Amino acid sequence: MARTIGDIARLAGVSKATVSRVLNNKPDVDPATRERILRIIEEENFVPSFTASNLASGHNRFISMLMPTSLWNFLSDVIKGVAEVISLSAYQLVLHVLPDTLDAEAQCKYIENILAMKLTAGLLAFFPKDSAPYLEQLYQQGFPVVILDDQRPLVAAPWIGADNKGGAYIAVQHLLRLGHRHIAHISLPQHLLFARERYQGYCQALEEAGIALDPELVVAGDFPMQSGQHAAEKLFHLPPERRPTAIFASLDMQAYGVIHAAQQYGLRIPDDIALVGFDDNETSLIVHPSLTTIRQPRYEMGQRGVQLLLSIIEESRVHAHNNSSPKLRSVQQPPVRLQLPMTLVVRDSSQPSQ
Amino acid sequence: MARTIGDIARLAGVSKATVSRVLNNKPDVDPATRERILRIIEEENFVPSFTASNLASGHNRFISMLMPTSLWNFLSDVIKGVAEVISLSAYQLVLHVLPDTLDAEAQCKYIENILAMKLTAGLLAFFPKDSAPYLEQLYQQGFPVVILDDQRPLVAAPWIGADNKGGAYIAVQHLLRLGHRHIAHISLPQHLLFARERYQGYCQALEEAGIALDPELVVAGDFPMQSGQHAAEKLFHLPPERRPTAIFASLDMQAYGVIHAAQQYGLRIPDDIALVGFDDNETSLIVHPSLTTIRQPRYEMGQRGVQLLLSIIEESRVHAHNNSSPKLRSVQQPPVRLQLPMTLVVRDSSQPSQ
DNA sequence: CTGTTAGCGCATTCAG
DNA sequence: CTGAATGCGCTAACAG
Repeated sequence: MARTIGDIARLAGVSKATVSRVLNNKPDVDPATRERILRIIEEENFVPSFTASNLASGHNRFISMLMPTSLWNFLSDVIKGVAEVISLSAYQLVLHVLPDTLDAEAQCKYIENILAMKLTAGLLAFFPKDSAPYLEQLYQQGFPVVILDDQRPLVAAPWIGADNKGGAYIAVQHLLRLGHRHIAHISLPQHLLFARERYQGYCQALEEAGIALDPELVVAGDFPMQSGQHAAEKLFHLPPERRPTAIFASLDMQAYGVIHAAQQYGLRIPDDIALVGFDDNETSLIVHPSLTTIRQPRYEMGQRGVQLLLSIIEESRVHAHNNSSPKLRSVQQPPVRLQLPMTLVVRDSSQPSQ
Repeated sequence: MARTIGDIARLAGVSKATVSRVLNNKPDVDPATRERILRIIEEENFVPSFTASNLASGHNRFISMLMPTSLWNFLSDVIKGVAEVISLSAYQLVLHVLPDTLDAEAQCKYIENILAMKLTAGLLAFFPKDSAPYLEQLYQQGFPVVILDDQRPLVAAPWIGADNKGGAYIAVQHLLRLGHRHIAHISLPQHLLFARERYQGYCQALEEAGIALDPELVVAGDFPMQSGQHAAEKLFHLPPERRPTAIFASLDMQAYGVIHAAQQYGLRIPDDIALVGFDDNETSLIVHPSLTTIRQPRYEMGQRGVQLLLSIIEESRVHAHNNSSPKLRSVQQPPVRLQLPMTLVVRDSSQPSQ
């Protein structure tokens, strides 16, 4: 079994350089020789050393994926998309888990360290929060970076996320089409961008339907299930004529709390109260009644994220080839910002009461 | 900013070799010089090239994690454990997703290819199924491999999994302690090792309690929720005196089906039927009633898995150093096989009816 | 204890 | 179109 390019070269009766040319798909090789070399490579089951070729060429073929320890469930779908795209490329995926406990500075140091090892061609950062400014700067300096779903309105780096406002809009529209006019919303802390966006989508749908916003029907919520339960209790305590006939929760998690509260109050879902969540957790199919919700395109987010990153890497390579000056990105066009559409998944919790 | 070892060497007024010695914690360096070099490395924020050091030293510091595309949810916890341990080591984690659609041969080829790239120091394979024999062979030949949770009774490679039988045993014991004597079991296809083990745990607990196994109370189940529902319906159709007062399901997923069936039959959980699942899915906290279940130590599995792998890598390195013959493992002691204990998580579905 | 030397396996010049 | 030569950044063997 051939171990190095040299072995193949010897077997084929050519120089190592020629084998290398074939391996890297260089055009200037005699077709017959190329054919012969390829056959031998195949026979010998030869794969060039990833490490050596990275070192010699000067560019690496590793993609580093940066991920916070929280949001793990959400992430597993994203990784799946990322891994699939990478497996079709010449790259390998290196996973770096960024402990949430680190402060902004420590996070930047962590990232700096990864870069300093010089094993990565580009960074895919998921929900970077505090380290986002550093990543933007990195991108501005010419290093390939893609940010996935960070919660900042304007990011000076390529960004891929989900259309939270649009998702909320179709959720509420769905309830409106079912005939509901009193639709409540359980919100999330408004310092988070996606929380605001979901609220905005709710408002817009109501407005377009000519329904005035009823402040009484907007209840502050939070991440845990209990917050949904408490919010629902508030709504259920309203006098019947002011009580909502439908609830749009900012999270599936909150919606589970609503289901519990409804059980306690003897209210039936969807007959007395229609319910729509947001996220499409796996659990939402299993709770009773199954939950109508908005599905985030997590898998696609991962896919599109690496695809974008890979294209940026390629681009910066030709760029580096053409004019050797390490041009800053700022002179170029503004970075890609892609908001993937959400989809409505209708289940029992909002079935039209027949 | 210093870019290479050479830069540091120049700044410190020593040779590159000495800097390299400090970087690799070699003992034979003058303490004062070491101190000075370390300070400069710190100041200059220098990190050696991962690629170059891998190439030069001949041993890589990448751990490859092989994972099937199915079982993804389960995996996310495992990765978390793996990533945490790796982040404390000098290694990096490379993720390889093994498509489930590949047949055994294609899987082996896929793995061979990873090895041929020579970027990995060891393989951590999760639930390898068809490729397990190949991995064992690899281990026998001296390559560091650890298998996580494969479903084969005897594996000729280091193995870390969960104690399924023990978990089932404590689940049933819990029900026995609550006073139940008619405990049903919803099984899984018995060609799977963990399915058999869970069944065995059930049998053993009953036997030790002096209760004869009632074949009528063992119902064949499968993976989807519906299978649990169907199994429960069979049990609920039994005449009252032969009907179970408790059910031990092989999976939380099945238990969700039982909850649905109970609702339809007007049976209350836990008052009429106590219920225990297995796996501790995240959902099990949210279903109503919340589900008593057996928690798999997934995170710990990941941790112990890499720890074991890292130690095997170290060991094989000293081994290779001492006697240059590529000794086969077969002459050594049998590989580690570690079954991690499961824990019982008591929730509402099995509360003692007070 | 330290410096010098020679590669690791490949990609990339530069001649031919 | 092809081969020989050089070096990527680091480690390891060998002298001193």
